[in-house]
Amino acid sequence: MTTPAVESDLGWALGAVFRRYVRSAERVLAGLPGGPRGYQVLTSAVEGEACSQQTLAHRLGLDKTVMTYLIDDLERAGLVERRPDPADRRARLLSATAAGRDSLTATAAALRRAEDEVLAPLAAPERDLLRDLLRKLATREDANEACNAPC
Amino acid sequence: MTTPAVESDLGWALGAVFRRYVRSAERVLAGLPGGPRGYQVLTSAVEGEACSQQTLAHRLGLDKTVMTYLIDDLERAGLVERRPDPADRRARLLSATAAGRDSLTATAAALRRAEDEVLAPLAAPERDLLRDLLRKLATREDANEACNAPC
DNA sequence: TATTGTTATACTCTATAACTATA
DNA sequence: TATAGTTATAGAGTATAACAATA
Repeated sequence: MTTPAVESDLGWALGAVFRRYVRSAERVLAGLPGGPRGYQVLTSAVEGEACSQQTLAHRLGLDKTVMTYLIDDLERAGLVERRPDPADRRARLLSATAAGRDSLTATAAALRRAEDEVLAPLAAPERDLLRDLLRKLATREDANEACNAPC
Repeated sequence: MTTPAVESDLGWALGAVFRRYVRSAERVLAGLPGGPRGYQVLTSAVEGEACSQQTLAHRLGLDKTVMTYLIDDLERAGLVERRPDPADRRARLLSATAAGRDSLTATAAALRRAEDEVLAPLAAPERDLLRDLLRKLATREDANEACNAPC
């Protein structure tokens, strides 16, 4: 056996790729509050799909308190805003500022390059295939998850 | 747009799948010290591929101090043993006990079922394809990584 | 002097619990 | 009474630094 046995383990491979991705993304998103997570929140804010902080937190795999801190930072940086939801004034509607949209546009390209660097060992069709397979797994709607639903 | 935009993000999908995997694996490996990580260390120990704790730590994406604690727990549970490497007595050679091998055998099947549950939305050929693609990304040998090398 | 592994310590990150305001 | 969000606090997890043994 010329290859370590852990390397045939799905969990190991998943973890290794995930770590590599996070490292690349953090390098590219160093200037953005919250790094990769902040980027995902900002994306959701720009798309106006943040029904509530809790829904967004769940979708992103975060605790609601972590989401509070994250948005605090993004708001302090002038990238997003929250205002009470008129329909339910306990909840906050998250929206991106002009600066936030600009920041997203600017970083999106760089992040894409970082992704491609992580996917470098794969040919272009394989990259798309992997993206599709992962998305298919990630967006499965089972259990009690209302987190895939749009606003 | 009927689907949240974050869901077309590779990082989001990778994170979501990874979180789902870890949750499943932790449930199945609840009895094993260190959970999924302990499992990976145990696998390496059984295969006798743990040249040094540091090499193994790097391969598994852990700090060397974390590796110490992890092995402490596995050793206390009687699953692995460490003894000085005759070739370099600073290093420890990690090996599995009979109980460790039994434990790995017993949990491997359960873990495989947990994996398949995570991969459930995919057809069998797609699952294999995903495993291959991830492994291809994870085992790329670049930079200064001697961590893919066998012992 | 450099390196492996250990230990102690400090730090970061996350989750728990209590609170405010809405419903 | 229950829920969204916030805040403070405690806890888990991680990394840093100092050390002992060996190279």
